[in-house]
Amino acid sequence: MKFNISHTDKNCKARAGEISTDHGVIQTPIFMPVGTAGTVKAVHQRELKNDIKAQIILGNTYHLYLRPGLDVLEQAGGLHKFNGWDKPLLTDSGGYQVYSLSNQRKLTEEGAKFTSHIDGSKHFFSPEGVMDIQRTIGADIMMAFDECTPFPCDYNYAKKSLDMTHRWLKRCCKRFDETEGKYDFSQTLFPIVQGSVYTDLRKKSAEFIAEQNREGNAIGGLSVGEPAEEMYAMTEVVCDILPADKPRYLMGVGTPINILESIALGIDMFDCVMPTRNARHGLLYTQYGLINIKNEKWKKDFSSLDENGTSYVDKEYSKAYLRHLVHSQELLGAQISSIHNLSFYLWLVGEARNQIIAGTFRDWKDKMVKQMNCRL
RNA sequence: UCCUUCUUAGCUCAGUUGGUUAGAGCAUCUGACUGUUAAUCAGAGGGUCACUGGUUCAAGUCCAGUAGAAGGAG
Repeated sequence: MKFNISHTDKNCKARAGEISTDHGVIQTPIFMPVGTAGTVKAVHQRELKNDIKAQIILGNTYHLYLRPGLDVLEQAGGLHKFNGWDKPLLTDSGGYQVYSLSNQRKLTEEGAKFTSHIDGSKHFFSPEGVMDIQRTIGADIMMAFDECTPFPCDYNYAKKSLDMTHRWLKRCCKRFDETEGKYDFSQTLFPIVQGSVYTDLRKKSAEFIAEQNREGNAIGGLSVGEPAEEMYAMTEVVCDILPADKPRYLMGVGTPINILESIALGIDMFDCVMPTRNARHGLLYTQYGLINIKNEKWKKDFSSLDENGTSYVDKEYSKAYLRHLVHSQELLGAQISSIHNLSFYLWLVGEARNQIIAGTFRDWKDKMVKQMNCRL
C-alpha cells in the first residue's frame, strides 16, 4: 500500500491524496460504505461502482466469520471473489462488536469470548485469531483487534482498556508480520487509537500507535454518544501526533457535517452506517439539509428526489413516489434511498477533495456545514 | 314474517361475577439511528362502546325497543 498527499489546505489541516492498493487507487478524503456481511445493504456491487462511485467498501470480521464462515470464504478465494467486488476492501476487526454486543461477551487479556447473535454458539477472538481471519477474508486493509470503550467511560476503565488494546496491538502486529496473505495481493494492517474522551490517554495512545510505524492509522472509540465537540477535540489531538504522511481513518464517523469538520482536522478516511441505515429508515441527506421522506408533506410532492443530486435516482424518481415506496415497505424504497445517500456521501468527499486541491476548502466547508444543518 | 348471533379506535378484534381514566395489533402522524444483532426502535394522535330508553350507588357488560349485518326456518 502507498499513500501520496498531493495537496494540503493552507487554512486548515485538510489534505488530498491517493492510497494505492493492489485492487486499485483510492482518492482521499474518502467515505467507505459499510458492507458488514459482505454486502452494502440494498445496493448491488454494480451500482456501488458505476452509480455511487464507491472506491472501497467495508466488511466485518465478526459477521463474516460467523456467516458464511471461513471455509466458504477461503474456498471462494477470499471476499473479493466471493462477492464480486474487485476494488479495495477493508475489514473491521470485530472490536466494535465486542462493544455493541457487550451483553454477551467476556473480555480477558487473552481475548474476547462471545456468543453468536445468530445461534447463541460460543466463540473466542484473540488478536492473533482475528489477524488469521482477516487473512482468510482477504481485505486489502485489515484492522487491529481493539476494545471500543463505551461513552461515558470512567478514566480508570479507559486507561486499563487502552493498555490492553495496546498489548493486543503488539500481538496483532507480530502475527500479521509473521504471516502472509493467502491470495495474490498484499494486505496491510491499521492500528487503532483509543482513550475515550481523555486528552492525556488519547495522546499516549496516538504516540504508541505512531511508534508501530504501520502504513496507516485509525482512530476508534469516538462517535459512540459523546458530544460532537469532544469528538472533534480528540480527533484534533490525535491527528497532531499521528504521522502526517500516512492515511488517518476516523472509524464510524459520521454525519456529513462530522465528516467535513474531521477532514478539516486531517482525517482521510471515513466509514459509517448512517447513509445506508438511515436510508432504509427514510432519512435522506442533501446539500441543503435532511429530508424525512416519510413525512406527510411529501405525499403529493412530485418534484424530483433531489434537484441538486448527482445520482440518476435523484432525477428519475419523485419524492412522492419514494415516500410511497418507503411507507409501503417496498424493497425498492430502500434501494433508491441507499443509492441516493451513498451517492451524496461520495459526492461530498469528492467535492471536499476538489476544494482542497483548488485551495478553497475551508470556506466551502463552512458554507456547507451551515447549509446542511437543517431539515427540509 | 319469525328465530338465533352480532354491532367497541381508520381496519381486525380483546374487554373477567356490572366496579379506577375502555385496551391490543395493524394503519396514520412524529422522532431516533455514527467501526450494522437495526427494511429497526420509540413516542403521539385517534372512542357519544350502533341508537333510544330502563334497572342500579355504579352499565361496554344486565333488560326493553329501534336500526344495521350474518346465519337459520318458512
